[in-house]
Amino acid sequence: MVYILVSAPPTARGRVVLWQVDATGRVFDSHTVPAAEFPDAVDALTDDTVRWVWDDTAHWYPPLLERGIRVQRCHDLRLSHAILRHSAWTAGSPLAHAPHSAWDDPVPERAPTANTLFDDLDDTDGWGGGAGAERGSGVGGPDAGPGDSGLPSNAQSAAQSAAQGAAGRQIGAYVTRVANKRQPARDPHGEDESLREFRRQRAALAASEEPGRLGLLVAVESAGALIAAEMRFHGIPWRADLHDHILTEALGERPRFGGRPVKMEALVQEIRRAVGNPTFNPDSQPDLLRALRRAGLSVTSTSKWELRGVDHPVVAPLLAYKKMSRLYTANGWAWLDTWVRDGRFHPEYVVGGVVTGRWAAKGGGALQLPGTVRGAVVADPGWTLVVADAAQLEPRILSALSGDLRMAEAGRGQDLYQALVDQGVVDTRDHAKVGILGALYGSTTGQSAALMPRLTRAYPAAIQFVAEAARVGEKGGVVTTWLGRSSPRPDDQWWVDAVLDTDGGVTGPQRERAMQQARSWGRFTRNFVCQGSAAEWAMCWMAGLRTRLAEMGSPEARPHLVYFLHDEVMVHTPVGCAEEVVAAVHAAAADAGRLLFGGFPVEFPVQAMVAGDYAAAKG
DNA sequence: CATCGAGGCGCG
DNA sequence: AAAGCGCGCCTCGATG
Repeated sequence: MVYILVSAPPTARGRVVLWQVDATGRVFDSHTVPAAEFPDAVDALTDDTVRWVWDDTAHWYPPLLERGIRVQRCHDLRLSHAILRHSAWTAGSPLAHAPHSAWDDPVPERAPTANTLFDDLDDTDGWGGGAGAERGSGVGGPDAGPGDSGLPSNAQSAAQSAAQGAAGRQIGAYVTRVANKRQPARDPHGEDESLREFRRQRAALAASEEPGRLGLLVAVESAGALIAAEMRFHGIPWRADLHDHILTEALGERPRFGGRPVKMEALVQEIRRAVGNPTFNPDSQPDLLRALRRAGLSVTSTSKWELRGVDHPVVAPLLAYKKMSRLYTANGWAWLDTWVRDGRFHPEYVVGGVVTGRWAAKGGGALQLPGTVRGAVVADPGWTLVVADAAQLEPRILSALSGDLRMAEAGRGQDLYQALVDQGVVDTRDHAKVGILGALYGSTTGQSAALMPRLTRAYPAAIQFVAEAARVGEKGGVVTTWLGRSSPRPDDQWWVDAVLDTDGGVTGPQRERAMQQARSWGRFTRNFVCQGSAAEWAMCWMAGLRTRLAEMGSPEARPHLVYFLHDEVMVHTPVGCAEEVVAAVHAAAADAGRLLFGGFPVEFPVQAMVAGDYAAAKG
């Protein structure tokens, strides 16, 4: 494995420094290129032995993608820092004990190749500076808006262009030099902050209780960062004309001069008639609640789950209106105008954006696309979609985490919930689902709580495992996922209340609230382990899939990931590759299970569908 | 005028 | 039929 660390220290004056280092961060060589030549340098150097090390994938990778350059692996220093700094398995490391630094902050805003992060470093030598220094590469940066990048750009081989001009000759010489270097080299810039951070991280990993698992976590988190950048670059194929058609069908014509779409307006009139109030505004919750109560409904909120249980003529039109209103405001024409450009939706994925390790997204609500509009996600002509999701991922993960063989056995087939019925544990599939979800979330009331004794009897190891995670959380402790991501500690106020709970002198509502809060944190840690470990499986799955896809098709028409939703992936593929993609999806899932849990007999079946559009794939 | 929390609802 | 985990984003209405 060759590590090449990329940084743009202020001493390099807008140029980019490439360091060849070993796994401990020892420098063997370094080379400085003008920022504009950075993509050529990467293209010339990258191969299947190189792992690129950089502070933020979201900063360095998009300019490469714009040039049609793809890297195979990276080590994202900021994402890895967050994991290693808080993991219980690296708690003794200098990294964990260091004071707060810029590495603990969110990704900073930067111009495409300038580094303003560590500009307090000494500017002691002028090596690499001078007239040749250039700022900015002229390519779109990570903050380019949706639609700045269109169809997959495979316009030209960047390798070819690199092999031509002066930059190419320079890089070519560098490659030869790198290949021949066997002796550590001096660091001509003094200490580079990215380099130092890389060394701290590698040291923390090496000294960790579980270097294998934690190393895998850091690797797949970084692979996720590459995938997130690639998916944003390619975008989800989105047919604005079909979206418009869906909206018009559901809501009526788009209003031209303000006001509601006609079908919504008609419902408003119906709702007003049903409650005998000709003027109230159903979009205002206080207004609506008042109107409902005056009409004789004994509701305490306007939420749909409460309304659903009420027998009154206003309920049906009101629920219909709420659904339409949601579609109109969240994914209506305004959404379409804002987020879809040139047939693509380019959401920004936030890797590690959720405490558990799941991804978040910002801009356009990419992870909450309602079923209603999924019909607008349509493959290009000659292309199709492969949509795959992991069936009952979290319970299967739980069976492996806890080593519960009987639960793993229930997961041997396609449908774990049905298997619970077949094993005689519960009487219906629905009960199985409610019961399992209740165990994962820590339900204490209702139907799912009533199922707990049966589940405990059938799967003692699994249920004890989540119960223990909850107990740890209730005491304010830390739990850790399978690969080593640890839960955050409760904040100061939590501990203040926790004292009230254990202090024998405190009684009544105050104590009640304290206990309630402790249980709430327990439910969080209970779920953290399962949700977080499931996210790790999903990342292994997707990283493996990405590698397989890279071998398929041709550079001009290669299947590529376009969407990821916790336990579901979407690949946009030439029709001719679809079956190969389906096979890869299954193979990658099997690989992920083995990678995480070795020989433990847990299975992770995925359901993969080939379809021209997303709605059909889910239907 | 901008910002924030609450209520609500979409997704897993 | 049901209330327990994790999110982002919309509107309204209160507050600065």
